[in-house]
Amino acid sequence: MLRLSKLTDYAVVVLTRLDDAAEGGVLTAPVLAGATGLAEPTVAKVLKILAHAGLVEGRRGALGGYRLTRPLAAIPLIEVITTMDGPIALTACVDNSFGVCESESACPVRGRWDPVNEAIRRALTGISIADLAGPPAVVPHPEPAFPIFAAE
Amino acid sequence: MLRLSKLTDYAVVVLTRLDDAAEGGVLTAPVLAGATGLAEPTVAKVLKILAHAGLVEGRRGALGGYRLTRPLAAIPLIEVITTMDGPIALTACVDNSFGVCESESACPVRGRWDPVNEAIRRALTGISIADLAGPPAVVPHPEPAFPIFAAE
DNA sequence: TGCAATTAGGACCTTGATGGTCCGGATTGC
DNA sequence: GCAATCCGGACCATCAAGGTCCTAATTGCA
Repeated sequence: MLRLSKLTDYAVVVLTRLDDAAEGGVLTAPVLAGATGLAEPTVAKVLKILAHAGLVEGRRGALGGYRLTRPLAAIPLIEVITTMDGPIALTACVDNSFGVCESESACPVRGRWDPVNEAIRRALTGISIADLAGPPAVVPHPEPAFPIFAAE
Repeated sequence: MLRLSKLTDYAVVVLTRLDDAAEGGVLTAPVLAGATGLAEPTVAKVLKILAHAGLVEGRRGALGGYRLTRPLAAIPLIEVITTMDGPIALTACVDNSFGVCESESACPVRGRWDPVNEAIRRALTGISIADLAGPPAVVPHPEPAFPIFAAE
């Protein structure tokens, strides 16, 4: 379904909530869990991954917690996706990982997926988390959704 | 990993091979399996799905087989993806499927993924299967690949 | 100095979708 | 009538994602 993992979804939500913290303040995993409605262990897991990637900063001990290392506008969506989901690679036989595909010699699209991956990367690079959190404005039920692709 | 299913990959390979058939000719599933190096049942499965979507046409009986209903250049990649993988929807909480997300009221990105999905759809719409099968020529690392989505 | 709060880093299990195979039925040409 | 094919499912195994839990390590406070 060309879907990305739930963890990525959670990460975006958590990041936007983390933005609510006061200047220099931190938010704990339990607090974020309460604010997002997600289970605490899950939130903790997401935060750990994000911290490992340097997107958030954790501070241990009493009065500890997490905070953003950058403003949301400076975090491209693609960075969160690659952090949570791994690199963008639609198929297994890309990025020069040859030698694993048995049909290699007979495959007419060998290496041809790269432009596709690149197109998607490009599309995602221009979107920041701030864009997703965006103005909490309208968009409750946008008309006929998106008539882009009348998927049959 | 933002990956699409192997079936989709197979579908692209099969479609390109199907293009080898002579004018008006057909290719059987076993022949295609041999040509692609894939298992016959798997190829048959892919062909059935493609036929159901109208991308290929099956003819039963002796001397039967499959053939393309359109030239490869007229088949956008996104159509194959949606056929094999289902609609492009990065997260579960899109396309007006409200009511299923427990965190709905607390979710700050509600409905905000739509632009992302659209960006990807747009990037994929400009690529045809013929582009993937493409001139078996060079293109180890094509320049700016596809300027479809000048990501802002 | 001890205790409570909190992150850090894994291990572990469950579940669901994906990938793949197989079978019976329908259709067509010889 | 027979053989070759597609058609439409059902079926099972595998594997990664999701989610939970446990044990350190760190920090502030009484």
